[in-house]
Amino acid sequence: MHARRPATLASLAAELGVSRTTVSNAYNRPDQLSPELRRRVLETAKRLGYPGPDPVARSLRTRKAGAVGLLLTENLSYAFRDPAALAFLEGLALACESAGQGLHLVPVNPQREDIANVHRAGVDGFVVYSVPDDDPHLAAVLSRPVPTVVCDQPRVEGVDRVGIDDHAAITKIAKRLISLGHRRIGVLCMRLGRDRNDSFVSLDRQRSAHFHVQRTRLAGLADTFTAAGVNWADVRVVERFDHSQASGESAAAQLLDADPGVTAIICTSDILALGAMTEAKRRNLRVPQDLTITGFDGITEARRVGLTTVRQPVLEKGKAAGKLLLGAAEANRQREITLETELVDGTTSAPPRTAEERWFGP
Amino acid sequence: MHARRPATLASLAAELGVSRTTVSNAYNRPDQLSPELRRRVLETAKRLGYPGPDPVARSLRTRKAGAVGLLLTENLSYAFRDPAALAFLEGLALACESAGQGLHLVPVNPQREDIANVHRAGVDGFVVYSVPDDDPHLAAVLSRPVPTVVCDQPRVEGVDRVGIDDHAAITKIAKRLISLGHRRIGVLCMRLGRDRNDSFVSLDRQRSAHFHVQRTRLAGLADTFTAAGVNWADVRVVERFDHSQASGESAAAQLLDADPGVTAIICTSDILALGAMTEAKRRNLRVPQDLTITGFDGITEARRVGLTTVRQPVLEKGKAAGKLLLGAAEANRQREITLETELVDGTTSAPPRTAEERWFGP
DNA sequence: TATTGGTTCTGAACCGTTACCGTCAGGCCA
DNA sequence: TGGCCTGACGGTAACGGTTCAGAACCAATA
Repeated sequence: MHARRPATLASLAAELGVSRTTVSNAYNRPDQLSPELRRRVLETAKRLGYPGPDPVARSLRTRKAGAVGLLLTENLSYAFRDPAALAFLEGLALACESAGQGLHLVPVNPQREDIANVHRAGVDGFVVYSVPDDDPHLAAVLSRPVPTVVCDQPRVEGVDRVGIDDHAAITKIAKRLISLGHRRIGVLCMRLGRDRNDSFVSLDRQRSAHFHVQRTRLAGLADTFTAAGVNWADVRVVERFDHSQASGESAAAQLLDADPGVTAIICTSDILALGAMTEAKRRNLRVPQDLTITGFDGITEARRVGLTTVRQPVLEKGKAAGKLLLGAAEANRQREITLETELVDGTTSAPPRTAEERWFGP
Repeated sequence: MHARRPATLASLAAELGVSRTTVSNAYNRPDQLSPELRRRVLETAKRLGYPGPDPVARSLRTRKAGAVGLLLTENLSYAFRDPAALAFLEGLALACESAGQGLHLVPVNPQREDIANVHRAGVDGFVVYSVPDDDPHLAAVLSRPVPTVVCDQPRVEGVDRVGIDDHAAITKIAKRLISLGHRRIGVLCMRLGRDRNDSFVSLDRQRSAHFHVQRTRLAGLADTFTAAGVNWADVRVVERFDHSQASGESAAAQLLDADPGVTAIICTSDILALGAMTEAKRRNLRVPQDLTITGFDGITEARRVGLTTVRQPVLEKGKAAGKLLLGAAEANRQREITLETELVDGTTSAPPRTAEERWFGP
């Protein structure tokens, strides 16, 4: 029944007539006492039901918790739905596992600003994954006196960082579409701030977005298309708070309703792109003949449908974050890791139809 | 830089000329001191870089860690690959989240019997998910003086439990196949013990399997088919250590090589069944006309391909486990939760072809 | 005036362990 | 015989908080 804690290291020591130190050593440093005594200690422990040194007390004394905290501002369960987040989690878990460290998922209620849970987590360090840069939980983590690694976040002074070059990555997509001939495009992006705005995005909101990744990708698109002679102010960008295929569908619908003339929809995630493809099919728009659609991430599902996208090594990101954090003691280590991305040419991108083709068929 | 811990509650108190109690109250019981003093405390804390009460020390004193431990004997990352395990994890995470509890994934190296990590986890309770009944980690968890909930495990005296009736569930499949007319069947199952046996399974090994779920499902099949006049000793059961579609493929191949005459392959998981379907296709066996294939779990992918299977509420299992654990203080609570399962008739099951049809076509 | 009650703060005990250093006995060597 | 070393164990002091029973003070009530 494990009712109440019956024995402590001290009571065990008293029972045996030895010091607490000796009992402690029996568990932690077998070489520090005679095998015979150790045997007696362990045997008595079993008899009294002593479960071994209390992990919390040990942590207090040794100043090691044996666990890494993970902060995701989304509902914890979000991480289990989104393939990219999942792969990141897996990579991080692998790194923790091989270092014998636990992985402590910090519970966060995105509505209430529940900073307390960050302060309550007994961990040796934090990994922060893709939270808005003005998130109070992030601030709470940074205020804790433990090493931290941020991922898909803006740089923070003195904090290790893992990520990709989002600007360069999305530029690969943009350049490809430009070279195919696309000039009239639309964009679907994930949420840009903690407030919900399921609609078009003003230039101002684009620039002041609090999600680093989204802000940077939009900036990359703006820069590249502007350089190609497109007036970015005319490009419609549709935002969705929830990250799901359904969001991609409705966002694509909103975009196509507003401007049926777009020849390409660029999405800042594969999930959104998959939704957009569903919406295209509903409208009898053939992809890529009638409409080009691109994604971002390179998730398995995207590969299956042949989505044109940018693949990023999400699992490696998780691994890298873990290694960076757990190797924090190493001197002169690299403080920032930027992973490579790769353009994946799929079957969802093609040159736009000419005006003639639009009317008379290909 | 968060270099070294500069301040403690005591040093803050000294700086302010108040007692430690007062500083503690400033954080935990704002009503216990004047607003003015509280403001001074918090301000001084900020000035000295005091990050608030140390979570580990607090845990030691309050005997609450604010986290739930999760033990999966598989590699931690396994949980992120297997859809069923994932859904369970999500459900558990949801329950933790709504209770404001962290979720601490205990790192376990399945090779080395690394019990230490179980003892090191500072948690208020454990959830144990689908580990072999002779697993030393399970024993280690049970030796800890904290509440525990086991899931998909055999009953343990005094320990809460969540699960389904595996025997009844697989019997639904068995009866369906029997009523369709299948008598010559084969079975694909997941690993039955900690040792690797990627081959046929003896009756003895079936009965002494250490994974409760697999053992029970096999027993259910044996009972039901025996009652239908099938000599169970003649039924080939193929085991695979790794749980993957590739395993399902190779296991199905092994089975079909040994007995090309089977009319149905019953799998104890959807993943294995999906692999079996791939192998069937490779052999130009039409499903279900030439071969019936069934799964177990009811994962999304199974629904997509129309697999005949038994759906179990995996996410709810996770939620239930969390609630049971976190509501442990409630008196007279239910100590065991058994969730319902449902037979899903898909398009992968049909009556067996007659001998005549086998030779002359349908 | 004495009592009551409420607010604000303090003192001391306690949570269970490990780090650090000291002690002591016995053996070895010169 | 004396000095030194080694193995085995003990004592003390943290580690950084929370809690509970009161003390001190002041205003209000009987």
